[in-house]
Amino acid sequence: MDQINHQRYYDCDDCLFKTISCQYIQKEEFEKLRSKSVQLRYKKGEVILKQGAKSTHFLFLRKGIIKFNYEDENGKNLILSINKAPALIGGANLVNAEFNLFSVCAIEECEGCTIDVALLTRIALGNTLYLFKMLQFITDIFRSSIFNFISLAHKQVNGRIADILIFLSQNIYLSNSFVLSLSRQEFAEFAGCSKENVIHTLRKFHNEGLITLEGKKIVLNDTERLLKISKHG
Amino acid sequence: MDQINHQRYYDCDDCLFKTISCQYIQKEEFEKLRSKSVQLRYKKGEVILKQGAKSTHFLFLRKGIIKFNYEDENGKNLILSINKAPALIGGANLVNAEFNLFSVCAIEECEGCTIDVALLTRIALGNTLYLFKMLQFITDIFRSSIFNFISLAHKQVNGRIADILIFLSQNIYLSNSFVLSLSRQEFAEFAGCSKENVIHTLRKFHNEGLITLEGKKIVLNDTERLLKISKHG
DNA sequence: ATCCAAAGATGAAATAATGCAGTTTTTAAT
DNA sequence: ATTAAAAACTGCATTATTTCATCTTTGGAT
Repeated sequence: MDQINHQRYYDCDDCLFKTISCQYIQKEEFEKLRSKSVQLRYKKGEVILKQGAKSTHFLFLRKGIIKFNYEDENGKNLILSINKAPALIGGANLVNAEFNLFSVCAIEECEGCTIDVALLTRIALGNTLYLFKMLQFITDIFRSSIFNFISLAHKQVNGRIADILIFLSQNIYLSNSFVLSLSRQEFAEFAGCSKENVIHTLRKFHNEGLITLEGKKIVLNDTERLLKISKHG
Repeated sequence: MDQINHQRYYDCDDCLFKTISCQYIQKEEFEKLRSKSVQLRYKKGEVILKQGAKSTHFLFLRKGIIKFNYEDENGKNLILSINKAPALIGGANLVNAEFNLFSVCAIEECEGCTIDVALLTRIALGNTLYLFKMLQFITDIFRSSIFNFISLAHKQVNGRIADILIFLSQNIYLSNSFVLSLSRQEFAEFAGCSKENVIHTLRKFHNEGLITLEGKKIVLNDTERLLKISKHG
């Protein structure tokens, strides 16, 4: 057997997916899932799921930060959402099993394991509580991206960038001070504006004392005022 | 018994919801659903589901056109998506049953019937194929709104308005010529720009021969060029 | 038919955002 | 340590968008 495909990075007993699953399904059934699953590691920038490809598996993201990326007809990228572990990636295809609507890429080193869609579906169909739990994972990601979009759709760039800073601080890095894993270009693809506009705006926030910029390191000094800018005051 | 609550506008035997349901569940079970259900009619502008309210029922929309509306902290409205019958409204709460995230309003006269969430959930939990079918209804609406947002997030107003015109023509009115059920203000709330910008842009398209504007009546004369504008050419 | 209110339309000034061209800094490779 | 390439930054001209003031049309109410 090919050792590369069977490399173990962590013990499944420590994994949240096992913990949650075993609240609903039998250990033997979980073992079936596990036997079909492979642990994987992704470096920053690596593509986890490719837009347009047939999705044959989910990925349970155990560690790391990812982006959902949509590439349009002109090759322009749009980041739909940024999520951190734990998350079930690729679930949008559980119901309508077709091709991946978006790419998923690691923006920090990631760790997780593949999950066989066909098998998970079969198990979930026989256990509706488990099915609902899996669906919750999936709709959580949908919901978070919709609220990002609401911000995009009716705020100006100041407000959108303030929103993103607050989002990253409160939902991803869980601190007022963080090292941004996004390039300015990616930030712009998330904010729906040009990279120059991101740079100008971040600099303005820095000059006004709202944030402190030191290359990739960002400190939010005045979340209150950022919230006011977000609310378009 | 109060006659008003039992008014019948149409025969359930003609209803797609019955047809679909009865492919999966027993007639007797459908009768239970029907016995808890009430037929309703909504005039243009009426609120079907109210943002923030506890959702006690779904609505199967049998006829008409609706908008999903999100009102922000400042009272500004954003139209997330426009959908036509048939559709299952309120389904976003099937999985995470909490409060309505958005309002749903009729933008054309609508007809439909309420469906008891608790009962539908109970039946669906015992019949996973039916559950999947219901989930498909729900995710369809999610998906359509996400693609609207992609257009919003990385196109300029010309492209967004072209997108909306094409969307309305191909997905809602199913014709190159239609009477717009949205006011200019609502169009702007869908396009994420000012109403003046909508008016200016529609007028420009009219002057360039792309469309013909006659008040609420719009004819798309050159879908090819609109598509080019949408693709930002 | 008349009036009123709401929606639609218009143009111009003010503001916001983009795109460019060039510079500096950072990062990675040798 | 040196170099090359990529990313970050800057200021400015151009373009896009909003906002405002004003005017016209439309569709109900009475």
